[in-house]
Amino acid sequence: MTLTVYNTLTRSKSTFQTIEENKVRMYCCGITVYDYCHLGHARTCLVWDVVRRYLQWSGYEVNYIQNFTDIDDKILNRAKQEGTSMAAVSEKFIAAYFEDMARLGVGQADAYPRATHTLNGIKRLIYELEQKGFAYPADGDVYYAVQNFPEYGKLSGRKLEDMQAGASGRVSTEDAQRSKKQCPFDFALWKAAKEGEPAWESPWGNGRPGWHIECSAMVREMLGETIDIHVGGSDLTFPHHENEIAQSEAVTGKPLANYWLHNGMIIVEGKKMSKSLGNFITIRELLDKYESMAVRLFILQTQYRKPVDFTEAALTTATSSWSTLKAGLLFGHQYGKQLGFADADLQDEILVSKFKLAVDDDFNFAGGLAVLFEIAKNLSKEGHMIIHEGTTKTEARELELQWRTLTKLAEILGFEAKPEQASTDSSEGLRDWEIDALVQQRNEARKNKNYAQSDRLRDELQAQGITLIDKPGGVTIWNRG
RNA sequence: GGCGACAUAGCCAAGUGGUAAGGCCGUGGAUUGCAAAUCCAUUAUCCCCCAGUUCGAAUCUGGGUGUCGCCUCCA
Repeated sequence: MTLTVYNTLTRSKSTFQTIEENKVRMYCCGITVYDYCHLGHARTCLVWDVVRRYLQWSGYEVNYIQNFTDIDDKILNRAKQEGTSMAAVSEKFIAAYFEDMARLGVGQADAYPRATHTLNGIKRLIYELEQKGFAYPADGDVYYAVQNFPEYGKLSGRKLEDMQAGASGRVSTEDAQRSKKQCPFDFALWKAAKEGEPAWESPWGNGRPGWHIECSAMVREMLGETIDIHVGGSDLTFPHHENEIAQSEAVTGKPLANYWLHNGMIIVEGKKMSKSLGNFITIRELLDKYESMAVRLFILQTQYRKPVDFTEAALTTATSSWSTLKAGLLFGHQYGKQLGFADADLQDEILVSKFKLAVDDDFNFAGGLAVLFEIAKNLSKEGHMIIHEGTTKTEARELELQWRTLTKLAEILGFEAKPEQASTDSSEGLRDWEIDALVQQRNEARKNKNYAQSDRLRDELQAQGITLIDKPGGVTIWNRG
């Protein structure tokens, strides 16, 4: 079975083939660092990180680059508001980004280029575009002439004529006259600096780069002229990625990326989660309320291209689902020792191929998760058998096989259950003999039909995380947590 | 107005020609003093609507309805 991916450029699925054998050059459009990241950013970062992990597990060596756009009007505005510099705002939110991603369990990219570190590459690109007749200066600004790039619109599937027709009413003739642009869809490659704004020297005067050019420059610098996969949120398809293509391909004459992949948006009450609508929840707020792994499950449960509705109920549900998965993942930590688990390389090939079959189809993580749940449910059941009956139904070797497979597959998707949660260590709270004594007291009370007393004892123990299980024959066993 | 996507049980969701994965709830039974936990069983004759292609369609084609995204900053 081979990996198939949906390419925005061709609007179809095709077999994934790399430029260099077994090597993947992958670029993810990161964030503009002017505020804390919200759940929408989380989805993008998380999904593409998992895609990267999956590619690695599939045997590819992945060079994964994600940028920070740290020159931008919004950062500048924020700096003005807060009375600091653009650099200070960027640093603050880059640091926050790394904190949030660490909490989410998103792995680090291989490099995080920044616009401010890529000025030479940016200026070189603009210069080459100018030389080739794709860019023109106007009053200290430099614009890209979209009409000179015949393929403009190929990624987002639109034509300049259609856009002009459709945009009537949006692009007023008055604005067009005031603009320095030759065509309303031309976009800035370089913007002349205004008084008091950060600026860099250039052949066109002091100024700063426009929004799209930094990605073209960074991809070229870090990964080369043509890369394998370029990813980002679907809202970046137009104009950002379209413009990147125009900038890069006009200069190199080669495809910028062979595969363009876009993830769907997070929706809140029917509308896209976004800064401008103010309907966002930041990652840090979210993680104060829900487990990181539950958030991960919430996101990976849906195919990456589809929109996902954010509701509190959905996160609560995801938390319950995670408990099930967690129970399976903890199985080996809890019972592996007594069952004599030892062979770390054990793996159930049938389950692995089932997982691979699902996920190889355009990263169908939801399909893959079904395999994980199948295993987790069974292990969880076996765990209950150990607690209730003191024995398992399935032989230890088979359980180890299942558990190791589950752990491995979960790891690809970034799911991990911390063994501490399985701790039976009683360094705090009641000691075993104390519990036994209380359980005995309760059973005395039950024998005397003093149920108020017995229920009180049961509640007290429950409050300490100790669950009592009354078995037939008047035997009571207990377990922690 | 232009471009694109989606529509599957109570909710979430996979499934692209061969007769509906998985998750979360719910329900019935066992067990219990009652619970909890656990165990067993169970939950879409049907995939937005209509027409067509086919031996056969949730899956393909045409039409309709609805929802969303992009066209302005946006992950």
